[in-house]
Parts: sequence; structure tokens; C-alpha cells
Amino acid sequence: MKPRRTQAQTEPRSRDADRSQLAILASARDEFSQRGLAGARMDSIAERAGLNKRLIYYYFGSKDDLFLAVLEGTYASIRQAEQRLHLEDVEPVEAIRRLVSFTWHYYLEHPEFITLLNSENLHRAVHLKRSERIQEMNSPLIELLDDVLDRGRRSGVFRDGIDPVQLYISIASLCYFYLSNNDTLSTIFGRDLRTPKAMAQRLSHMTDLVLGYALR
Amino acid sequence: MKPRRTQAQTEPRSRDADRSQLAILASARDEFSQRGLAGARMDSIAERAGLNKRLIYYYFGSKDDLFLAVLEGTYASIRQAEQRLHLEDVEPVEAIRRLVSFTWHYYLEHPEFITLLNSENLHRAVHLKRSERIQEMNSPLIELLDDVLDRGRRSGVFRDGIDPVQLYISIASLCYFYLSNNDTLSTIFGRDLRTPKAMAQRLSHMTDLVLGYALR
Amino acid sequence: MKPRRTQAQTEPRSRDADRSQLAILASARDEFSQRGLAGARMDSIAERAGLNKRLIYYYFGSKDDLFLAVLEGTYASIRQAEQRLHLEDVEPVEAIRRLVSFTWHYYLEHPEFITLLNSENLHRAVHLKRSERIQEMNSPLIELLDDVLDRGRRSGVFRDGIDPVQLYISIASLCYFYLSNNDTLSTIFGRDLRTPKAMAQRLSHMTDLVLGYALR
Amino acid sequence: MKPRRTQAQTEPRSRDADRSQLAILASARDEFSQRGLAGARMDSIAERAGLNKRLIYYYFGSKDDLFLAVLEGTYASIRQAEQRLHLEDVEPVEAIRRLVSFTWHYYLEHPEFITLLNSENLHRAVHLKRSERIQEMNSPLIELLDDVLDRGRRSGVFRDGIDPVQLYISIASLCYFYLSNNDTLSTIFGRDLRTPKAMAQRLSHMTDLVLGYALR
DNA sequence: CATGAATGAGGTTTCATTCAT
DNA sequence: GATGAATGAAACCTCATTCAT
Repeated sequence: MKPRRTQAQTEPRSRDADRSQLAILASARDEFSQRGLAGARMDSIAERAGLNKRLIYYYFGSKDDLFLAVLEGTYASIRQAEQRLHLEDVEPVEAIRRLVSFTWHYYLEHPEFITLLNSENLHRAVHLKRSERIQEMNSPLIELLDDVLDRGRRSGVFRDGIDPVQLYISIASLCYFYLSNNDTLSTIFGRDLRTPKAMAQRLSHMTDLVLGYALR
Repeated sequence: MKPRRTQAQTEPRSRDADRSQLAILASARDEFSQRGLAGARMDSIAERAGLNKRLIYYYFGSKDDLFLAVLEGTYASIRQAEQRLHLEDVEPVEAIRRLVSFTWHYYLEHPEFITLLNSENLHRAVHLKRSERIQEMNSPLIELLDDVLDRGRRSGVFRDGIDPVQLYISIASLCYFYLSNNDTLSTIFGRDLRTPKAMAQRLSHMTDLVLGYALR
Repeated sequence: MKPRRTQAQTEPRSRDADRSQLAILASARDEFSQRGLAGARMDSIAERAGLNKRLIYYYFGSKDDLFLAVLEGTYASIRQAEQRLHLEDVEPVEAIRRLVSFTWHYYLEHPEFITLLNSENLHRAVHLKRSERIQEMNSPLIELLDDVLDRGRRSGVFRDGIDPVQLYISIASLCYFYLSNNDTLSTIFGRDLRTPKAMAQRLSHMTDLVLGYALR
Repeated sequence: MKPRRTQAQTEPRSRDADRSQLAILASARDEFSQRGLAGARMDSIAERAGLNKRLIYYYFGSKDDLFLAVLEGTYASIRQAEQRLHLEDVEPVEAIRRLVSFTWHYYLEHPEFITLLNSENLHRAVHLKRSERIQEMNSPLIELLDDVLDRGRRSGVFRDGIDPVQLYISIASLCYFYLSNNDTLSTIFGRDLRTPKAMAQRLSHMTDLVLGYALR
């Protein structure tokens, strides 16, 4: 009944089938991120993918299952990108600096990350909670950050007792909220927060904040 | 043509009309915040309010107009609550501490604030941009914070050149994101971020971060 | 229950009441003629009249009753205008000429006449059939035309056996259809039938047709 | 995106799709003609067609688009029937006689033609103006009539300078108005204009009128 | 692997009308 | 005489989903 298979599997499979599934996932990601879960239309997703609507059900079962598939892909992407930073090979202060900068630019270049997570949180993470892969995908990040903090503490540059989860959340907070709420903030304060200058100021401000806290 | 009137007007009006409009606004706020704009149902709003669905259109015109009315009410509430802090009468460092604490607790007690703003941002603030009252409602906050920073700088406790908008956004970021994304964060990190202990740690962490940055 | 009174009655009555009823009739005539019976909105009628919607029901009872009142007024107007032609004092050929010209210009200046009658015919004249005044309003016209034809026949200019009803219907046909169907005709033939030249040609053509038939 | 296709296309298509579209068009024609555009109900159309309401939107997009499709079909039908008269092979006077008679009987047997056009004119032909096929469907008729008038003029039976469009409109006027306004006319004149005798008189009267004008 | 046809339930909005003063 | 508040029914249209091939 469920024709969808994870990439890990190695059994032979049609090229077309692969291409169709990826096309659906890509267009679903765009549609969900632009209109939210309730606002997304299965018709639009099919049209964006250039495929028949029935095929979505064939591969993904339902709108909610498709949404979960999109979420998993989204988390996989950012965690893979973080791995590519190789923070374990970088001096601690520089590692933090890079993590802030990376997070900022990743959110900037992947606005769908923000809106998809907002949608999932509106639904109290019901989809993610059904996922079997999600925790194992995210734990390496915290281990990595813990290692950075540990190295910094031992070399005397970082203060004691920094919780890597709290710190990661704070870094994410500062980047995420500025971008996710940019439209309302710009409107209520009557000030365009998307100008190149404002954006540069923001990155500098965030780095100051985080390092001002971490450094002993 | 439009029966709805702002509260500023003083002409006599039926008490029932007032009560009906307030009941609609309250139930709309709940419905929109729990299901998002697209997911909200006009039927549910009417039912929650114990009023005829037609009356919503009589008073508010359309779903989008109603959503804007809810948003305006939401901003009015938080800004009024902030005014009641009287930060202008408090010593600068304590003022910042109170603002962080207030923001944290306000978001905690008003989860609708977060989800409503997320919905509006998903729609690129199209509703708020049509509002004529929204800027004037929010500018006093920045003026107030600017005054606090100024006093702190002159008394030598705060560093120079802190942008009140950036600082306010950072404070909001740290509180907002932790709560708005709590469900996904708890899920991906496999750690309950809603326990009393986690919550207390968070407030302390945020205060450290903000003061670590602001203090000279 | 029915506060509405015909103009024939002489009992004292409020000036405001009169004015309100006339305002409602005028705006109802406009609304019905522009949108048809089903398309007309009681709200729009009230708004056009600058009066409360409830008042329409107070004076006219229902949408259908209001529509009948509009129809009666419409017929009364054209028949009164026809009376003012005093065709009985005019030489027969000239009388026909004047009747054609009058009919043409009356329809032209009263487009609501056409659309209201179309609406009533779509409904198989159910409203008019309930009217008690409609026949007596229209019989004088036929008597008048019969007199004209009789005079013409006796003076030798008109042929024998012309039925005044048939002739009146034909005159009306030629004027009415050209104007009532002007938009579709102009569109399907790709030719603007509303230009001054086209209109003048039409009047001339119609007069030729009618006199070509009536003259012996 | 739009599943509807014109009949000209030859690609294989499900027979059911054709049958469904035709069933919808037929029931829409009936509903629109009996109740007008505003008065017609999409539910009734679906029910009359024995099909799901959603399918109407699938094939035709909206009520207005469906109305245009009905209008186009209506014009196609009458123009095709006119072609079948083969007036080009008939002697001019007889051709006019036949055209009058045909028009009269066509309107008589297709009352929907009249009410549909009335509806479209109430809406200032907004639908037809969007049609790309409507002019080319109607131009052959005028060319044909022009040919008949030309032959008659050259053989000396018809007068000079008759505009085929004016003449066609007059023929249509005489037939159309008598039938379209039959109910109100019968009511205001207190005389049943639908009796067989009245109908026969009318046809005779109209033929006299038209030939009385056209013959030199 | 892929698709056009079809649907039941439910969405926002509109409507003529009545209530209560 | 006049009106703002309120409503039940029903309008057009949309949606995720399934059927049949």
C-alpha cells in the first residue's frame, strides 16, 4: 500500500519514480512553506510538480504524510549543511562565530525552513512526533556544539556551565525571529528591516550578543 | 455602511452590540491562534461566541478584516501591558531585567500572541499593512526603551550605541522562539523544554545574554 | 398591517412618509432595473434611498410587492407621457410618426422600462397579474390608437383592417428590441449600434417600416 | 489546467466526459433560461444533469463561464438552423418570407433563446464580449441576407439601400418582442396573445410589414 | 507508472426577512 | 416613523480524496 521507500534502500527502482517523488517533495515544500499546512492545496502541489494529483496519494498517502516527508527532508538538509562546517576542526571562538553566521545565512537562503517549522509548531509537532528518524538526525549537532564549548572552556576562553542546547536555541532564536517576523516588525516599527545595512547590523549585533555571553 | 465603530467614538450604542463584537473578537482570537488563518473556521468562531455567523459579517465584513481586527487588539493588549510596567521610573539595569521577564511571561500567558503573529508573517503582513493604527500603537515602546538605554549610558552602566529596536527584537527573539518552537525543539532534541526547571533556566539564560551584551 | 396608501387617497398623511416611500420606489426602480429581480438586493435599495431596510418592509411588505409597486409606477409614467402627446388632435399620418418617435425616445430615456419589463416577463408576469390597476391604466392607449387609425382609414390614407394592438406591438417591438438587445447585437455583429448615426438611421428605418405598412 | 476542450479537437477522450459536459450544458441552458443568471442555482443545474455539482466547476470554472458556454451554444444552434434554410438557393421575396417565418417559429420553439439573451443584455453583454468565437459565428448570416437583398435589388423587386443588419434586427424585433413580452402584453391589454388565431395573425402582420418595406 | 473523471463534505459569504426598541 | 441588531436558509465555490482505467 505504501510505495514510498527511503533513500537508504538499495533495491532497484525506476528512475521515473525517483524523479516524480523528488518533484512532488520539492513542490510540496514550496507550497507548504508559502501557504501553510491548511492553506496548501494538493492541486497546486500537483500542478507545480507537473504531475497528476493521484500520484501524490500513490507515493505519499495523504496530505499529512506528505507534510511529514517534507519536514524530514528539511531537517536533513540543514543538519547536513551544518556537518559540512566541520566545526570540530576550528578554534572554539571562531567556531561559535561561524555557527552564528551559518545559521543566519541558512535561514536567509531557506525561508521555507522557517515557515515549515512555524506550521509544524502551530500543530504542536504532531507530525514530527510520528517520525522515527528525527531525533537521530538532530543529536549530532548538540554533541558537536558540546565539544566546541568544552574545548573553549578548557582553553579558558569560555565561561563555565553553558548548556549547548540553550545556546543553540539562543543562536537560532536571534536569527530565526528576525527573519520569521520581519514583515510584522517592519510594519509596526515603520522601518524596513530588510535593507542590506539593517541585515549587516543584525548579524553583527547577534554575534556580539552570543560572544558577550559565552566569553569568560 | 459598516456598523463597526472604534472604541474612541462616544455616540450612544446598544450594549448588546458592544458585547457581541467583543464576543466575536475573543472567539476569533482563539480560533485564529489555534488553527491559523486558513485553518480557522467562521462557523467555529460564531459557535464559540454563541452568535449567528451572519453577525460576524455584519460587524467585520470578511474573514480577513476580522483577522486584522484581532491583530490590532492583540498588539493593543501587549503594548498596554508594557505601559503598566512604568519602566521610565525604574533604574536602567532593573528596567531591562523587568522587560525581559515581562516579555517572557507575557508570551507564556498569551500563546495566541505568538501564533497570530506567525500567521500574519506567513501572509507577509498584508493585513497589518492595511491598518492605520498599528504604527502609532507601537512607537511608544521604542521611545521608552530608548529612554532606558539613554539613562543607562549616561550613568555609565550601559555601553554606547545600542539600537533600541535591535535590542527589543533580540529580547523578543529569545523569549518568542523558545516558546513558539518549543514543540519541535523538544521533539528533535528528545528533551522536554517545558518543565519548570527548563523554563527557569531559560529565563536566567536570556537575562544573562541580554545584560552580558548591554552592560559596559 | 399594510401602511402603504395609493396617491388617490386624501386622508392626511405625513410629509416624511410620502418622501420616504417615493425615495424607496425610486431607488428600487434603479436597483431592479440594473440587476433584475433576483439580482436586486434589498440592502442596496435601502442604501440608495438613504433609509433603513426595515422601512421597506414596513411600507411595501416584501421584495415582490415592492417590485409590483415599481412596475405599476413604470406603466403609469409611460401612459401619462403618451397622453401628453394629444394624438387625438393630430392628423393621422403625423400621429403615427409622432408615436413612433415618442416610443423610441421614451425607451431611450427610460432604460429601466425595458429591463423591468424583461424581468417581469421572465417571471411570466406573476406580479402584474396580481395588480388591480394595470388594465385600466393601459386601455386608453389602444382606444386612442384605434381612433387615429379610424380617422386615417376614413380619410383614405390608411389601409383597412389594421389591428391597433398589433400595430402598437410592432412599433414597440422595433424600438424596444433594438435598445434592449443593443449590447448583444453590437457584440455579435461587431458593429457599434449606439453611435448617433446608427441611432438616427434606426429611427428613420422604423418609421419607413411602419408607414410603409399602414399607408394604403 | 482547464479540462474543457472545444469540439474541434480530435484527441481521444472519454465518452463520459463528453456526455457529462453536454448534460451540464443542457441543464444549465434550461435553468438559466427559466430563472435568469442571478436566479439560476448551481445546485439545480447539477441536479437536472444528474451529476455532482463539483463537476460543473471542474469543467466550466464558474457560473459566469458556464453562462458564456451556454450562450455560445445558443448562438451556434440558431445560426446552424439558419444555414439549413439554404436561402441562397431561393428566390429573394420567398427568401425573406421564409426568414421571417423561420425566425418566428425558431423563437417559438426555443423560448430559452429569448430569455438567455435578455439576461445577457441585462449584464451589458459582459460574457459575450469575452468570447472569441461569437463574431465569426454570426457574420455568415449577414452576408447571406446581404446576398438575398442584392439579388432582389438587381431583379428589380426590392428597393435600394436596405441595410441587412437593420432589416435583420427588424425581423428579429417583431418576432422576439411579441414572444418575449407576451405575458405582460396579454396582461396589460387584457387579451390573450397566445391563442392560435392571435399567433397566425401576428405572423401574417409581420410578413406584411417587412415586405411592405422591402418591396419597391 | 500514470491519469482524467468524479464526489461528499464543508468552506466563506449572501440573502430576505424579523426582532426589539 | 424609524432603526440597529440579529438570524436561518441557502448561495457559490473549494477541498482532500477516490474511482476506473
